[in-house]
Amino acid sequence: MKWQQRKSRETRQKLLNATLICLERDGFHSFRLDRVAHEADVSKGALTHHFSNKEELLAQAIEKVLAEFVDTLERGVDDVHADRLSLDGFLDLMWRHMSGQLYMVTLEIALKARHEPDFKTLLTPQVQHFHARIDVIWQRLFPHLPAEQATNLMNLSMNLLRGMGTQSVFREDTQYFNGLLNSWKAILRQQITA
Amino acid sequence: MKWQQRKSRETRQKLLNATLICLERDGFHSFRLDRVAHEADVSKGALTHHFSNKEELLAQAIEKVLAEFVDTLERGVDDVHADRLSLDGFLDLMWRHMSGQLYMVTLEIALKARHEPDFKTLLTPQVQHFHARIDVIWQRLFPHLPAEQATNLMNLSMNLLRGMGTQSVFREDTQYFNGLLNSWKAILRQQITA
DNA sequence: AAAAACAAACCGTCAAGTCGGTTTTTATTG
DNA sequence: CAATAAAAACCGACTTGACGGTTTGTTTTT
Repeated sequence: MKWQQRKSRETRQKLLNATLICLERDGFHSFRLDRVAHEADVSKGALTHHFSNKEELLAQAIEKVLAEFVDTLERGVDDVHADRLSLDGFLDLMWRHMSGQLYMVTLEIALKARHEPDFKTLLTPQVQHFHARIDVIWQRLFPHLPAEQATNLMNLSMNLLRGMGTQSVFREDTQYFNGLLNSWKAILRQQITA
Repeated sequence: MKWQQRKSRETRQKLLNATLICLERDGFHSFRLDRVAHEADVSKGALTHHFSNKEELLAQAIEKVLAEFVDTLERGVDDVHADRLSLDGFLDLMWRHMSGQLYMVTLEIALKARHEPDFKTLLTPQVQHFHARIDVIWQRLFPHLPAEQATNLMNLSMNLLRGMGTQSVFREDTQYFNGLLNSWKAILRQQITA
């Protein structure tokens, strides 16, 4: 009861990674189970053995990517506290993730959820938990501010970054986005000192 | 050469409206031509007669919805100039549209475009034109500010609203979004007086 | 021996686009 | 001003290919 356990976990992780790669590369509309299997270098039979359907695969993949993002931010705020990272650096860290695989994958999933109540019901607690953890992270980031204000700044920041992620589909222009991010950093500084 | 012209335009408009309805209701993944035809109350044959494929239909539908949004904003800024509308009211107007059909439809289309280079090439000029017009609108909104700053505030605002639109998939909470919008209005006021 | 991991053939469904039609309008011409 | 040719609007059956899930079979581990 050891070898099998390890092998199973290994295969499942390979499949979840492949799922994220395919989802970002192909989009949900063109997301194909056989391509996931191929990308993970396992057979389609193996995939169906470990995940009984598409939804299960997607839900677990999204859980993984959200958890990894929050972990990264948690380390980031630790670094800020330890003076290894500035506030600007923290925002850069967020943007680096929000302009990459994470956001596009969650966007694909969000749109799917919007039209499939069951899937949405499955994901909503996950998303809420995700946001709750980020909320805590921002309160740790601004310990001197009232929790309410920290939350508010977090929500503004997250939504700005979300919007930027969306716009980046049609406008690939690093300079432009860095400019926007810098403007926002300046505004944030004003807000926390005011 | 009169009756046919009118009938043709009529049917095409019905189909474009039906396309937007279906796209918002079903999402691109579940977007079906026969449902569009049914929604528009024409036959599938009529649809294929007027639009040779899905992409053509979608591209023209998106053109329509973007143009209507810009027209609304243009009227909005006229109203601001005529003191019939406050700056807050203008932002409310934007949010009303960005939280409705407009944004969800463009989001569906953006994700499709992301994975289909031809379709993206087809849409990019449209999107750029859209943004250029909004740019002008914001420069008219803040005639006393340097154009560059107006543009910058516009881009921040648009992206914040985009992000809020995205979040609204998982968080239906009018109060919360109104709160965010109010925070942003306050920040905007600071920025334009500073 | 039985259960897990994996493999792959197979099937049913489903929708986009094609195609051969019909009907109505418009253009042409004696 | 017919008569008629051509073109446009429209209809719906059919083809075709794709893909998710099922099922049956094989190998390896427990």
